Amino acid sequence: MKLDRLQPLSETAWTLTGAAGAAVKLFATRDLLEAMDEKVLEQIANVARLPGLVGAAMTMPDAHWGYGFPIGGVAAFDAEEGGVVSAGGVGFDISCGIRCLRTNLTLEALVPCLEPLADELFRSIPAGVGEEGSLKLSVAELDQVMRGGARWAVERGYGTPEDLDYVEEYGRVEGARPENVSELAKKRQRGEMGTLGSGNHYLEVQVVERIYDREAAQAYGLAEGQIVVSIHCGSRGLGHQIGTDYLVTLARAASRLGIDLPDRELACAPIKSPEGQQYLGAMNAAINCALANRQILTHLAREAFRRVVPGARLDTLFDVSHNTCKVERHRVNGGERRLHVHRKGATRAFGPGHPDLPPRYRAVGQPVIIGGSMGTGSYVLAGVRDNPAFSSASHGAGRAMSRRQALQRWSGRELIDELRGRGILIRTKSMRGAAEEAPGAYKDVDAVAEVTEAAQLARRVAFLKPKICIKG
DNA sequence: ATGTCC
Repeated sequence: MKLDRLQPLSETAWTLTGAAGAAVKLFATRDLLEAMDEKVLEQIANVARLPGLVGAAMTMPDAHWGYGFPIGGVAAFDAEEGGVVSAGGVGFDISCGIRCLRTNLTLEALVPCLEPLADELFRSIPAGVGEEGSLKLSVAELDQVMRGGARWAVERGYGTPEDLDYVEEYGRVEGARPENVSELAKKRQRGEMGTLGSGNHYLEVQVVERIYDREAAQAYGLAEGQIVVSIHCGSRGLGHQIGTDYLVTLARAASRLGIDLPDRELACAPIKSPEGQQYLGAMNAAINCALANRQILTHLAREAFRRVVPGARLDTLFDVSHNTCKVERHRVNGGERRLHVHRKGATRAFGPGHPDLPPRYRAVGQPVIIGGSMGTGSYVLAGVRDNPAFSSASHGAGRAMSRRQALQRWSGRELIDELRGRGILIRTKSMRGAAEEAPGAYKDVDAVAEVTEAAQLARRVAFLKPKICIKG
């Protein structure tokens, strides 16, 4: 984007010039901004015009163009001031996120098993568009999933109660209303619990390559040379259908209530309106679905690991969502307010001492995971005090190029062969998907993590390098 | 992201 309409607040924070400029804030360096699509600025400036916005509409360093809201966007609204909720502010893949598991294995010990482990994980983890798993749920059971989240999955024997201590909201959000979810959405999801999906979703086996913060690494149970597993996926067909359904509902509500939408993709309704409440109930149901999905996948990954490496332990480090709208209390201008915080492609990043964190992590802050592009590497960070973005941070490398452009430029087969040469095993059913996910189509994850830290959104704890990637 | 256009 061109920087002529932007005013630097620091090397890593920018605002728009002009009267309404302060309602927009972009966290990025000059280099990241220059490489970012002009659309990101246009979109976040539109978000800043929505009713009831509190503070600024913000973008994280990994931001890119999305549906209505940019991906990497954060916006908080106050229900008492006519604040709105928007499906485009959450995204289609509701509660997409990353479950990170630490293991009792070292890379040194695992090296001889990498090929069979890659094959076993690929056999055990259903992946790809429309791929179904071994679970076939009735609509009544799916309602239980939507109410119970990861707790439902644990009760059904997928994983352990200890897992739940390290999942956002302890595995289940309040306010899920399965009755607000269409029959079509439920039907689409019946066979998709315990599946990875496609696109940028993955299951990676990674090695801790570098520790930045010893104290936090110790609290998180991470050490150099250790193997960890990261599972990136969301609410599959259910969340997507809810997004599709409620774009229509919310657009009608906006029209009925005379909300002036700068972009029709920003379809929204007041939080206090019937439509706003209906969407939030459905969205919370999808959040629980995603939490349950990652819990089942955790169980499948454990079983696959143990078939190849008897005695392997995979303990949940943390499970973070990065497509949500959540009710949180934040201090604004000296007073505490109850806000609806939209994070679309942005991670919640509570700092040290936050009461909602599990005791083990309370002193160092919430684990924040920046998932890298295929084959490049990921970061574990920790939340910091006085985060300037309603306790939010980056969620990934962020695309730098469209899927279409990536397809024209790369061949999936060649990419996979090249990565193999660098010691990274990719398993996928879709060569097209692999090309779309070419590392070169993403921003530099190292730069994103570095700028996330420089902007005081979170601090780096560990760098994870991939060894096996099961790609959706 | 997505039964990748009901």
